[in-house]
Amino acid sequence: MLELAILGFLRDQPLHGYDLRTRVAALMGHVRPVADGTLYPAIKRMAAAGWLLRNHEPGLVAAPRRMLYLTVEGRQELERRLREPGELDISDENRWFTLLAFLRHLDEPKEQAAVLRRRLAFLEEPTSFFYEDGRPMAAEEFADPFRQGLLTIAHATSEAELAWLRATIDSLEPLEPPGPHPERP
Amino acid sequence: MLELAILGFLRDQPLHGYDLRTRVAALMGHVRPVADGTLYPAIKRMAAAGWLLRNHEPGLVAAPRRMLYLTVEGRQELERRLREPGELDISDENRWFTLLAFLRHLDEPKEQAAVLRRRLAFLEEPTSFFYEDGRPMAAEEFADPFRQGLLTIAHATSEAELAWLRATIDSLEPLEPPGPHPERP
DNA sequence: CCAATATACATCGGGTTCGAGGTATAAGCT
DNA sequence: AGCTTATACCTCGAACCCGATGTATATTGG
Repeated sequence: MLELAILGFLRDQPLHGYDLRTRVAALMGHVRPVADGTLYPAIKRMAAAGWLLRNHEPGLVAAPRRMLYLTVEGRQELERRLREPGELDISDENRWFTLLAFLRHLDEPKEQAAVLRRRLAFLEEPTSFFYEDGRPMAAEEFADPFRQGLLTIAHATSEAELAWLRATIDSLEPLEPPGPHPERP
Repeated sequence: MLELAILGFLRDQPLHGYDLRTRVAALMGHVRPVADGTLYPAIKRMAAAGWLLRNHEPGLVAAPRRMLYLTVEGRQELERRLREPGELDISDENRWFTLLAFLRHLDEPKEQAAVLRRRLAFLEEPTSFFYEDGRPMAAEEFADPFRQGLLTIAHATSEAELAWLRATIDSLEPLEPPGPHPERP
């Protein structure tokens, strides 16, 4: 998740670590702050992997900084991760939101739509949080208001996202144009 | 998060590891499946901490199992974690949902309301996911439909939760009785 | 009767993350 | 001149998590 965010932000423009830190913190830090001890080692191993280059530059404001540039390999890695996200990237909200933040860097609308459809499929499968003797429990079955709330909120949030997903997929994949040589009607 | 779920499920009834696994998977596994290699070490260290006891019993269906019982210390630990959750438990959705699933085990409605109010305060503080030159960007400012969606969804979900939070806090903490006799009609 | 499946538990290695601490530089305040 | 704050980077140990792998038992299906 962190690595994806780093690749994504650097795709737009070169940044130094500190700047990257503030951007990552804005994107995900509200929910899950990123520690220096996580960010800098990540930068280091990504540089070692050849995905980015580090350049010493004098600090504009204070201490000298190390500007980070995405390499061609880095851009390919970003695209690979966007095109073929793991199941966790689809199901975990934090990861999914990160992915969504950079999905525009896939240049094929069809590929973008394919990723959205995976999320759609995930949200459409019925699930329950609690089971009693193997039977899923509905919100109304709980005396507990907190578990009721849990299910209510989960339902409301997924409805909102489903609506957006369906609309966006449609706009990315307009119906097959009714051309003169239709492969399929 | 995992430890909280274990404490919470065992608060209701003794369970063996495998049963625990299915329950934890139902609660959080949809989003973030829990691996055996995570669960069993967690059980082990929680037993070492004195929060639970393990008992060998013959398997009802197949292999012998180790029944897990929450100790008094374990119950106190659960209550401590519910009463004084860390910031991450409040901000991270996965953790927060887990907490919510077991919040009924705090027996004081006031304490429950206090926890809900922390989440409320967190959701009420204005935040932005993206900044341009230090200025937060609104959804309309993006050409990018994915970032637009990101903000739209985040907004919708937090509205749903806010409504629930406010209603539930009110029901847990009825308005101060205006009379000289605080009994309340 | 054999294979597959579900139950049930466990360990190990590799990798990631966090928290705490440390080192500098420059600006602004007192 | 000294203090604080913001910028900017880095390391280390402890903890944690995941995936792979391994062991064993009972039921079900072919």
